[in-house]
Amino acid sequence: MKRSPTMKDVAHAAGVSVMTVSRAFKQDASVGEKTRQMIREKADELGYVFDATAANLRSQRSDFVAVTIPSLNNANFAATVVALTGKLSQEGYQVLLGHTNYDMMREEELIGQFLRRRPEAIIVTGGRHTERARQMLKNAGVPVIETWDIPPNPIGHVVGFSNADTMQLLVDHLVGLGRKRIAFMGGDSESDTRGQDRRDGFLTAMAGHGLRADRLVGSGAPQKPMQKGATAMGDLLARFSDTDAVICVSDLVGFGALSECQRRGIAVPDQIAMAGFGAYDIAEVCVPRLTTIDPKPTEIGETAAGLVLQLLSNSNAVSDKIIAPALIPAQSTSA
Amino acid sequence: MKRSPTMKDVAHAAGVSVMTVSRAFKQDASVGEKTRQMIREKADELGYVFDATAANLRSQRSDFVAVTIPSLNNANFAATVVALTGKLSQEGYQVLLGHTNYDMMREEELIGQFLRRRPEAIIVTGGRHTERARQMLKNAGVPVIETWDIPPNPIGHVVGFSNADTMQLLVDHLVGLGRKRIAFMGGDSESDTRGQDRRDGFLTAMAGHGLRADRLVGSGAPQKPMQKGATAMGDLLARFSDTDAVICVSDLVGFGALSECQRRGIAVPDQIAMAGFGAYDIAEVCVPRLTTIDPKPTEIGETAAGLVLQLLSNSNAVSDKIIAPALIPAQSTSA
DNA sequence: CCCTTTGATGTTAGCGTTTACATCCTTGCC
DNA sequence: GGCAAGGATGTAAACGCTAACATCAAAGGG
Repeated sequence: MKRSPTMKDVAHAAGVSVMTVSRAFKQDASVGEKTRQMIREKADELGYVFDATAANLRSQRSDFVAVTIPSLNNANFAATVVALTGKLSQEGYQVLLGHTNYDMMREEELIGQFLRRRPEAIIVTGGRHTERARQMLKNAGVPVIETWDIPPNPIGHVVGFSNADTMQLLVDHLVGLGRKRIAFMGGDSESDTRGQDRRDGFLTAMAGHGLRADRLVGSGAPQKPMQKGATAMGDLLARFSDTDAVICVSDLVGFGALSECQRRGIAVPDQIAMAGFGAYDIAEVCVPRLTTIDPKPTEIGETAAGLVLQLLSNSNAVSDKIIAPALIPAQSTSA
Repeated sequence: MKRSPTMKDVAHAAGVSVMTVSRAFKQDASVGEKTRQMIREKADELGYVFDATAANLRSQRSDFVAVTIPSLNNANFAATVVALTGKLSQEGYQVLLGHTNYDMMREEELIGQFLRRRPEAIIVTGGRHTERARQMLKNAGVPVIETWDIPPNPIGHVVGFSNADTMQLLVDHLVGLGRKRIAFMGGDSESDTRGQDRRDGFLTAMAGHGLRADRLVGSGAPQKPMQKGATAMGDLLARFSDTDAVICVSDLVGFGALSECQRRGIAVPDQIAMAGFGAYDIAEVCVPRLTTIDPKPTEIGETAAGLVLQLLSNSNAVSDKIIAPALIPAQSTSA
């Protein structure tokens, strides 16, 4: 397996200088159109592949944007990444994607690795990080964007929404339908910080209505949420059998709970109303359809990408962006 | 924002040569332990971050492994990537992940971009690619692994299973339960090549049992499979009302179909048996639980990673790996 | 006690590209 | 027709690191 050809080889074959080859591969460079065509042809003949590493080193631009999400297999984070990737790749950036598995230590490690690649911006999910991770991000010398959250103490820029405040929508909705003995399922896992925030928001919203909010059941770590939801529903019924509504930390947990109700012959919404969070596909398909909150993941991604592009072109004053999640009422709460 | 410190700065601060600093940041280099400690400390003080780009250029090793999958938001591809990432990152490799959105043109583009980063190996999903993509992979000069499939004409190595052959398991299962008027849902979208293979396998397996296999309904492109499954179930009932079993191209389509049955009061499995593919969480949680096929996504990822590591250390003769998917029977097919 | 061995450190050059500047040849205008 | 302006191309150096080799001191053996 022989060494792959470089610009030098192409230049030699084309009878021009290396610099002209370099220009032939750039968008806006001043090269004669005929020369460019000719060089491109020669390059193809030789099987030349541009070496981004060398270009990055010399130009001190990596064209990388680092992105960390808790989990790949999550429709919402995935949608954010798809939006981010779409918009950033159009502008010539390449997304360096990593998943933390909801583990702040793993996030720290990942950020450390990413930084060695000299990304031009870093987009992380959530506003809670290890102290070392915070320091690394602060000292990175590139734009940092925290998403999916409104951190109390942001590192750089923020594109997100308040998970806590959003719970008000669901509680209001259920109270408006006459439900009072409302339970919350999930938000007990330390690794799911957004889940914790939602639980906190539930408590606040309930207090605002003068309702007791002691019907709390855990669903554990965010892995296998459907299975956890089914189990948690059993716990809930055992502990608070007169519950008339359940707000779940996510639609996936909600679907698990819904299925458990179906198995036990509990009527939803007649006996118990059920709501989720996240506007996952399943909420739209299951029987009955699940009331949920749309956190607008695509909007988060597009907005974050737009912010990055602004920050990288003209670093003018650009403000953070607050996303407004929307309630999607469905059969599972309306009797 | 000042220029970030380099090894030179660290070397100066520590009173040693640049080379010693370089060695202090490598695992196995011969540096005095005291010197290494001292250098590391100085580096931390200065906020030095190792520049992988420069190191890659000089050493002609990128530590990148490129991976393309059709979709981020898919539990199975995600599981493969998680397994890959876990195993490869332990050995110091960084996964460069890209999603094609089930689009071969997008895959070609992505491969082109990845190649510019000089990855040390490339892992792609599936065995169908554009001609240009095939050429790029062949000429890349690094190991290429195709996964999730058994391509008739492999580019390099293969870690996968036959989507077609696997359908035999499901057809045998249903026929064994006395079902004969079996329909197949999905596999009509050109972009879902594995779905097409499964449909082909269904036809073959049915023919093997001497059964007619003309009950085919499309579910369209792989996006929003649950919704598509619900719609497709309506089509199926309209066109072949006496169907007694449905094999769906995936559990997600299957769940959509199941939900539609529930809406219409059709008993599953009593009236119609239902089976999916993929062993998604939902198959285990829905009511009734869905009979499915476990394609062992984690095993695919681990095996592919192991193969890459072998190929990159000693490029001895290493053989391809065939994965054996397993039938998981459940309530949705057993009356 | 000298010479070899070994481990720790230094020196030089170069990985493949682009920045910065210089050069040359057109083209257009008075 | 001469001269400025601009477009096309070339030259030299540098980006930050490591391979390869050289050097030096300390340790060990006869």
